[in-house]
Amino acid sequence: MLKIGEFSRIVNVPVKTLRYYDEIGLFKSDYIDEQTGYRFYSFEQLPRLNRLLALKDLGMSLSQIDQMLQEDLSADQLRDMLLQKQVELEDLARDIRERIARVEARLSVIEMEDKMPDYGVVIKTVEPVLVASKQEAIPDYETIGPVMGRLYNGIVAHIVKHKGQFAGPGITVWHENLKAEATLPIKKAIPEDDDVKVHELPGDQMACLVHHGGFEGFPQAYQAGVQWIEANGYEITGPSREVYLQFRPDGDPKDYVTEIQFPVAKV
Amino acid sequence: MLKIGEFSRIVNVPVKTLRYYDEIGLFKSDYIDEQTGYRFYSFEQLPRLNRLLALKDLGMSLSQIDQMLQEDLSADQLRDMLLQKQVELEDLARDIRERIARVEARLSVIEMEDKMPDYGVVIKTVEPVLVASKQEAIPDYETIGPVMGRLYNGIVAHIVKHKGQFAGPGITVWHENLKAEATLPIKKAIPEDDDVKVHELPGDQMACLVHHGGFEGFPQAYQAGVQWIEANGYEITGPSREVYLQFRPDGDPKDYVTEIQFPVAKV
DNA sequence: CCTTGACTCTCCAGTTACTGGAAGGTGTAT
DNA sequence: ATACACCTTCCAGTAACTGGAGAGTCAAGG
Repeated sequence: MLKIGEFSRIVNVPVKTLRYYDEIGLFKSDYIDEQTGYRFYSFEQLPRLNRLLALKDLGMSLSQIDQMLQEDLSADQLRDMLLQKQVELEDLARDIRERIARVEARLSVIEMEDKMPDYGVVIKTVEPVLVASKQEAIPDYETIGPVMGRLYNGIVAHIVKHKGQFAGPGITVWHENLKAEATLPIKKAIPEDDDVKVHELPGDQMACLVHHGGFEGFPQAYQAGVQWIEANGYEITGPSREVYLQFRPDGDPKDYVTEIQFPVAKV
Repeated sequence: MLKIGEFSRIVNVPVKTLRYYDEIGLFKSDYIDEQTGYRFYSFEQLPRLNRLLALKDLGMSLSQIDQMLQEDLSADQLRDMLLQKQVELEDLARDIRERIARVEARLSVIEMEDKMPDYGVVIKTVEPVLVASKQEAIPDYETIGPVMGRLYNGIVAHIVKHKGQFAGPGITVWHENLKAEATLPIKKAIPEDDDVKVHELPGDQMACLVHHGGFEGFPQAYQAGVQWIEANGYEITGPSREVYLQFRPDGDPKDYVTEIQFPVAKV
């Protein structure tokens, strides 16, 4: 019979931890003196504790270990738990490799610019949205403004006509060949017509950045986005979007806020 | 100005988390209505939050992020933090690879034996110990018992003679060619003589297993240890040790408890 | 104008696997 | 007798949230 401190030294586990394992019932002391409350451990307990430590070493949680130390656990169940852990660990390893790559990307930017890089780009998962939309090809850059105005006015008129409810700021989806799809989120589906269609913009993993100011700054913003995506090992997998978080046709362009979103996937 | 829920949707961060960041001062709301206590956020805050999320994505802790978002941080400091993170992540990645290897070793044992393997082997770091020791070559297996008896009696006599204090159970170190070094931990150094030497057993990383019962079971125990070490990608780097946790010459061998330790390193 | 439902607030508890500390009892050597 | 190491319980804190209770706020619909 060993006092907790002696046992602790043999197994190389802190006294506090042994008391904690006792408390949660994972590894009870063999015997407790009723007078003093002293815990006593026996050599017979060593194998169980060693198994416990080995499993902990694999990264198992204490509750999993508790299950795995159950006497009546079949080899199959045990194998399943280990296989699951293996998958988990492999996911984690991949995750960390990606993180290292991102840190490296950031470091290389610092090396080049010798200043805080613009951390404006984030990956996030965008939820699907139901929208009313209208699209049109843009002949050239100068005409973007008026065309978009027309498109959005058309959609607004359509939604009002059908008593639809607006559900958020406008989103433009840029399809191939400068074909712009202007969309407005709505709460419930409304009838379509020849021009205005109702559908769901798919949710996706998006690289997002926020642009403050007028549309003349968009090319740089797009360029920054594309560079970030490349530098961080992603690729663009579909049409990009612009979300007009802050916009009024009669407002000061300096106050405009637009989120630019690129659907991406890991290369 | 956006209410917390709207802002939450734009940035894809839970409301609860925004409130938490506000509370810890990492990311404050732009303005709080004094009547209602409602938090309001502005678009100007988006870049800061995006930077924050990007750093979090790299695996930075919130307090590190807090430092890194400080305006007056130089590019050098920033680079140092990223480099440090890189090292950390690489350590972590290595750690996980090793863990995966251990899980695989365990799985292969299960495949073969179709049962819970004997998890008796643990890696632990053994502290250095000051010992009084005496050594002798063992001519053959049969003579181990008597020789060891003589050695330990000699050391005990020496320690008693010099009023030394015992500090733990006996440890035998097995050097090359069956040369046995019997040692007894002592609290303070005592004089040496021609036979009995005083020195420190070095601390090391050890693969340890516990054997219950008499010495006749030792060969199997050693074999199990060696197999485990090989299967788990370690190699033996020095003389193995036996720690006689429970032993009395007049006791029942069934009650003996011995820890067998192999100094090891990752291959 | 009232109700409903969506939203917001604060405060508290719980998560994991411990770690540290305070206050008080026990055991042994001098 | 006293010092000292050791043991006990209980409480608090860690990181980064998450969940829930109870109460107040706001806008739309009837």
